[in-house]
Amino acid sequence: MSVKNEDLSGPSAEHLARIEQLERKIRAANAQRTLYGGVLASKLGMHQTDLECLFIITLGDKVTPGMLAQETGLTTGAITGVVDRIERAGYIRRVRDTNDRRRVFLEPVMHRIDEIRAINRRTNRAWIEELGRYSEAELELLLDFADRNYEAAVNATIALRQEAD
Amino acid sequence: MSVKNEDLSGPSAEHLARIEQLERKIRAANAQRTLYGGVLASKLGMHQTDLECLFIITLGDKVTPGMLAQETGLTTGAITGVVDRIERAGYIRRVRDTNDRRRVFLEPVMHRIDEIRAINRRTNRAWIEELGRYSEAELELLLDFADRNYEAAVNATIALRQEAD
DNA sequence: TGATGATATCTTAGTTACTAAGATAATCAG
DNA sequence: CTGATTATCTTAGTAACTAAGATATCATCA
Repeated sequence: MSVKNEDLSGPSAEHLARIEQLERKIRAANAQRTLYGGVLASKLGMHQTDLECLFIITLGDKVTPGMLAQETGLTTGAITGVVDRIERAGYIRRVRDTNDRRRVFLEPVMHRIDEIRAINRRTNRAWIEELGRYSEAELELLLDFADRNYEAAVNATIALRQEAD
Repeated sequence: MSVKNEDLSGPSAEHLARIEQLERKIRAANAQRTLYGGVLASKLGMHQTDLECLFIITLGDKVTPGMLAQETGLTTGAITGVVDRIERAGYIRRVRDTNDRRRVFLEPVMHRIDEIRAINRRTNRAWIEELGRYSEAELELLLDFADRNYEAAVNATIALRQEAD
């Protein structure tokens, strides 16, 4: 854990300003990546949502439509449409679970997904190279930060849902 | 600039694996923040897109619908709807430019926007505290990284748009 | 000055992704 | 076997979005 405090009087105004600046930059980068996702999706004959779901499918193992619905916050009805489109585009296949025949596994078609990865590598060549220049220690800090950010987002969403309207 | 290389033989396989892990984590955190935005927006009687546009409006100075369309990639027709909803919810006001009466400035209503900020502070209390524990040097690294990530996303989007389909 | 073209926003018509509710079919509990 | 639960899909309706064009204002230059 590489987080430390410098004194006990709490963060200075300058420090706080920097934190806010960091949050803004992260949001801006997010927005740009989202925009990129939209352009890429339309090139592939899909939608932004579809591409995000495909990403979840490739990350996990034996992902089902129900799991997708939970992770994305979409209804199961919407997910049916999403899965239809991704399947029609040829990036996944629906495979019925033989143990529980109600369930469907969304099986990624890897050689098609590699096509997408190839596009990303082409368009992000410079960025990938930049990433390679970070030291192990720096990468560790960044990874730890991203991890905490993820957890914080999960907790914030839960907290928000629990707030009375 | 705190980026450095450790040897000249290029990144090791381990290093590359860590970089991929970092990218996945960032994407996951993004997705969660997006989910949070959706929940928040619906609480405020708006949509995710509206909230994102409101964010852009509060960041910039004298933002116009045209600028919003450009930054978000939405059509001007869609932006009219977005601005209608944000205005109806009371977070901005349309103010005609007196110099160029074709144009409209989207003026944030700060005391209403502070309400949103208060919600974010409540639901992200722990995260804000965690951020406060980072040292200046660490924050600088994170900020620089976010900056580069943003630029990379912009460039990747341009590159992707230029690729022949 | 007055006509032409460009610019900023809004309007309209039509498409489609999404939600909500319910149907279908398989599994589980007693 | 029966009723309750679970997973996915279907259907009907809503509304955000795109594309094209309308409206109004500004800039240019004969």
